[in-house]
Amino acid sequence: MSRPADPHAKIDLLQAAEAVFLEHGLDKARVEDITAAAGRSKGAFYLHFESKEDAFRQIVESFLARLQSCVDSSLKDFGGAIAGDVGAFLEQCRRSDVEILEFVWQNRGVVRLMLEGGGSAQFGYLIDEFAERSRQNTKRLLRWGVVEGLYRRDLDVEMASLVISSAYDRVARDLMRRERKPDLERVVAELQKLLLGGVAGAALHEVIDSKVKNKVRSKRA
Amino acid sequence: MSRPADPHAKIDLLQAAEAVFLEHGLDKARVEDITAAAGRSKGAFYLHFESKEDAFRQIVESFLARLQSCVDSSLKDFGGAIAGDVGAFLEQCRRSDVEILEFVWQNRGVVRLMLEGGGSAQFGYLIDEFAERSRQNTKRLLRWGVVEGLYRRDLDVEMASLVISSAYDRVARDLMRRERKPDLERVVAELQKLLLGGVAGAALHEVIDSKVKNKVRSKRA
Amino acid sequence: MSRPADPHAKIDLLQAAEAVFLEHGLDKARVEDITAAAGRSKGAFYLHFESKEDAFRQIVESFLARLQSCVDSSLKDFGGAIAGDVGAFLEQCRRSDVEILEFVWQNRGVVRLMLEGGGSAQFGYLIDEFAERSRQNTKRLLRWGVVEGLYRRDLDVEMASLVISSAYDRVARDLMRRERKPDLERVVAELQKLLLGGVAGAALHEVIDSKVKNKVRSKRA
Amino acid sequence: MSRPADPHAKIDLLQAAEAVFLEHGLDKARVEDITAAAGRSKGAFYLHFESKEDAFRQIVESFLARLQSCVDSSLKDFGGAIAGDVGAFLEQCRRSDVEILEFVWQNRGVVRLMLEGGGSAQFGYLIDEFAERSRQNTKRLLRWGVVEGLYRRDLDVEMASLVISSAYDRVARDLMRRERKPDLERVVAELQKLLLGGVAGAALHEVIDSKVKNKVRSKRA
DNA sequence: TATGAATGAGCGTTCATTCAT
DNA sequence: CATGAATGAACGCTCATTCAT
Repeated sequence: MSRPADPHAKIDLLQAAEAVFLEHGLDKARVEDITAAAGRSKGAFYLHFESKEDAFRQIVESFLARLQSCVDSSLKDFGGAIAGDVGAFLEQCRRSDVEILEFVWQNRGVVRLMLEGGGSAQFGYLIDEFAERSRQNTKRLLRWGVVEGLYRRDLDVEMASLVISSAYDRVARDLMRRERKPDLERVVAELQKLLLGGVAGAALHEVIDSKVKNKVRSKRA
Repeated sequence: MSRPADPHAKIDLLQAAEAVFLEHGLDKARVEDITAAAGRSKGAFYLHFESKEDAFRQIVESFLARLQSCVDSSLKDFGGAIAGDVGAFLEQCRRSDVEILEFVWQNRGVVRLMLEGGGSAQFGYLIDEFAERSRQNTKRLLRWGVVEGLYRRDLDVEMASLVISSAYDRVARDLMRRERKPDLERVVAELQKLLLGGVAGAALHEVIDSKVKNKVRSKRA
Repeated sequence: MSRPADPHAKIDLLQAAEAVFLEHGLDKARVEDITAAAGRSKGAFYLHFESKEDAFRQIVESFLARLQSCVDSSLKDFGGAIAGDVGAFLEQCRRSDVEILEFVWQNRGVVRLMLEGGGSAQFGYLIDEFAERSRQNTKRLLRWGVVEGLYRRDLDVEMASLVISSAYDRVARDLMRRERKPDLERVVAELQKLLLGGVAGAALHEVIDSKVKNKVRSKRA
Repeated sequence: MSRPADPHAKIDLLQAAEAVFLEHGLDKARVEDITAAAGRSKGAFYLHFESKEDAFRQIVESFLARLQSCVDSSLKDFGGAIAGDVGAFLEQCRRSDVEILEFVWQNRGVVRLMLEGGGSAQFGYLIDEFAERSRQNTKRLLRWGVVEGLYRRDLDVEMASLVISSAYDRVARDLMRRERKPDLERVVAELQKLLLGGVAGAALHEVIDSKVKNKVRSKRA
């Protein structure tokens, strides 16, 4: 565990590994490809990693840790906004989302690695962990919003968190393949508008509302 | 006059292959595992498939074809409903979604195989194809709904189709891991309600509406 | 050993086998290639041959037997010629050689198969057998010729038979690759002239002769 | 600073490969046999050779290169001899032939490998290349000899080169199977005498000569 | 008998990992 | 520590041969 003589070795190897894993997938990637791309020896690789899989895990875990702290810091900022008016809250939501998507954009390589399970079944669970993580965050905010009266009383938080997190999940998947960064602020704003207001037009709303009334009536009966 | 081809051979092999691919991923799955699981010889495998990858492709393509015909037949039924009232349309939407999710449930093994890219980078594109396919279907219905006045005039079809299809995508991903089939009708109904009406409560709607009014005003100015 | 129902099967298979062996060599040739080329079933192949190698052996042995009878019949004709004058003898030699080379030409496929050892080490000995066979024939004729005074008294029969048979061996090797049959009579006549008279011009003959005289002298001394 | 490449590895493998190829032929030889015989790992084999065929090619090509330089150096020595008397020329011819046959003897393993086409059809062309190479050398010397008046004016160089080179070809084939080296000088001397003087005795020469006269007469007529 | 589907031993090659220097 | 040569288990695929019909 002594610090290796060349502190850049591990960094070089991790970057090279990320690139090679992305290109070929975990299984098809050869350690030799990685070391060649890093300009390092094969021995150096095994000095820093237990195995090929270990290198993969380190790449992903390091990203997840950084993502977590990104999310944490973005959630911290809610403190003031929540107390204030609704508009400020929505704006803070957007700001937070943009921040996280920005982070995803910066790390789209790893994200892709992760969402594609490293191209290997054994890490497929990472997709779910990533998704579940964002869904839990969503749930927390939704519950708070319902309590505060911002969201519908009868909101199915489970379903709503699923819809919202899957929308962001999908946006993240889109990001990771793009060459150029899209206007994240606009994307987030549109998303928010849509998720808040749904797709229904006035006519549909009437139908939906009447249904709700019917339900209420039948319950009373 | 020769020994007749065992008609079960290919079926057995495909089923075994699906199971083994699911357990180990395409790369880590050994042809020998598949043939052993199918109770067939290695030679039999290569009698029916060009290669391991070919078996994988056949599994997925056969599923996609069956999925397509499932979708097609479910879309055909819209004919009458569309002309009728709104409630009937919504019901048909739900019926169609349930039908497709039912199909996904029946084939959750292959779906998982596909969504996890066969555990291999070279088939990762299948995830996207699967997602894009459902998104295009969604778009078509949305555009029709906007024209018919069912959905908001200002609906961002791109974004809405993304949100909706990603929600179903996610539901499909959930399905493929479950042991017991959830109540699909309920799931679809909740999803529909949510996607149609959004998450916003009354207070939020006021804010949103006022924003819209502001926008309208600024446009008029 | 009962006669197979279709008496053409074996013939078809042998012809196809010869062609396939020629194209790919014994090892690389697949039984399936042979049966496909023969328009027969794999079962039929094993009905007539013990194994792939057996088919090869049968092809070669049948050729060698036919070659032997060709040679025998051509040697028989010497009976009368030998008793007669020298010119007739030489002519009979040529006629016999042409006859055998003609046979080689007709069977150039098998010859090539044999001379190339079936493309497999295990039949390499066939090259030598073929060569040895012709050399023994040559030796017999040479010994007779020496006794009859046709050839030099001091002829090294071993070496002469080697030279002669290797020359014919080489001609046979050339034949088996040609598309069009060369004028065998001319070839044989040239060969005979050359083998009988050597390459030396007058000047060289003097040197050779003087050497011989020297040798004789030194022996006398 | 790494483990230095074992300089004997490739040599060991080449020698082992030669032996195993000789015993079983290219196709039937197993890489594992070669590496076992060399006392090396299978990996080591593929460290030095692209494939089994590549190893074969390297063995043969290296031999052909060395043979070529052997031939070249032996032809260079003709310079002085040619200018001198006939006897010296013939002696130089013999010396050169002995030298080359000596080289063939030293490398009889590879020669056999080559002449037997590696036991595989795909390298059968090597036999012809080897033969053609020596025939071209022979032709060159013959043409020079005719011009110099050493050989018969009417010599059919094509046929003579064929006879001579095939004789040496055959001697080489004999060499490659022998356990003990024969007296090459004697062999070459006998060969030379025979090829120069032919097999014909006095009586035959008369006939041959009379034929020539007849031909001349008929041409005149 | 004739067929060709089925079998499975066998082998070439790869590549993660080790280790002598 | 750093290197990259060496190792050898592992696995995809082939194809001669068998055998049920």
